[in-house]
Amino acid sequence: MARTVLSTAELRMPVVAAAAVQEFARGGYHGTTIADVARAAKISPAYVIKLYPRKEQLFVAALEACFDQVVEALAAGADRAQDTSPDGVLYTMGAAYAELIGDRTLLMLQVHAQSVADVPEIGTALRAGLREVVDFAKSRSGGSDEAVQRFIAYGQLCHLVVTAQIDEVPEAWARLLTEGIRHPA
Amino acid sequence: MARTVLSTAELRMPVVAAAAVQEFARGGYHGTTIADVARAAKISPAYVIKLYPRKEQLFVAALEACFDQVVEALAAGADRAQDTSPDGVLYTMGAAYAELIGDRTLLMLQVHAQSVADVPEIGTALRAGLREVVDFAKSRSGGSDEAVQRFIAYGQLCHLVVTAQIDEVPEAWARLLTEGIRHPA
DNA sequence: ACCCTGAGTGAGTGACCCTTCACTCTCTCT
DNA sequence: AGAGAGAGTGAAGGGTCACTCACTCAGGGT
Repeated sequence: MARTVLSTAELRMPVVAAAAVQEFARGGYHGTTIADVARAAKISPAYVIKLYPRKEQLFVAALEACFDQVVEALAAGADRAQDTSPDGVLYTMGAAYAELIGDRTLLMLQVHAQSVADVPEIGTALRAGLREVVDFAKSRSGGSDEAVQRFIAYGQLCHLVVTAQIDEVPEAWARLLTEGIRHPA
Repeated sequence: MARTVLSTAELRMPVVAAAAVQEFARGGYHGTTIADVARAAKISPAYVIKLYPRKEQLFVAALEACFDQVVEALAAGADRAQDTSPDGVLYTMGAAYAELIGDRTLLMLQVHAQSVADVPEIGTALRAGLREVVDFAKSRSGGSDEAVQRFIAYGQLCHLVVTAQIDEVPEAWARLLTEGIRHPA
């Protein structure tokens, strides 16, 4: 007979993944311990390892949860677009993304993932996430390749601004970089 | 009497910094040990620490050496420009940058620096390096703020492509991202 | 009543890493 | 010749971390 209810392990894994998003976003892959994630998930380190036997698997689970939220936010943003031209949809998706990463968590996790993309499983997960984002942006907006590429490029600029905390620098070079990428609410 | 010759320590420090560039670029801040850098510089770990008493200082030295090379390459590129219009100069600087980061080293180090920019000294050094790059690109090209911002944004896209090794993916979404950012030789 | 499966943990292990410290050796200046 | 400064190192300490293992406990089927 097929199981009709999820085991508690299957229920607990996404909770642990959510905790991993928070912790890895804070400390990065090498700067975060399994004990950190376990504490955030309120279980023992040993049980985290039982759910995700290797640290990379834990990071990959966090990264997948991160990209799920990103695509979901882009979709919600696109649905809100008044101007349904490709550029209009892309602009609204950009605004939705800017709002999503207001707390830095999901953005930092992506940057940390870039930093350790040499770990095979993490590189694969990163490319899978990017593929989802790019494919969605392209198909949902109907924009040209160039427009979608520009969308991603300015998203990466946004990552730089946030990681280096350039938006708190009042000098000219910093304002040049941040100009226009803060979307109006 | 003023010293007329550099002490060997003063001569050795840039050598250690160069080794630190290589090693930190490979493993990132937390993934690289002082022993790794010491081995690459062919000295003992204890002496690395005598030259750079804290690990962050070693990383900062590497990052400064990295940005020095970047600005130097941009300058050399700009000098080679045939088309001396702002966009022409920026294009040639982009080509020079693309050539410089062909071996991934300097690019990876910048991404790792973004990842640990929360460490105060590293964040400060990262902003200082970016400031140099932006100020130089702006003043040397004479381009508009928007043109310089676009120059940096597509540079960041380039970082993403290289870190995630997207240029080795033959699918449509990947070609969309990489299209046109590989400058002709 | 009995067993068995799976959730969950405490305690440990082997490895590694940053940093310190006492030490040696080689110049240079007097 | 002697002293002193600075280059450079070996060894060790104190701490941390990923991962293992043997274990307890609760619930459900028979």
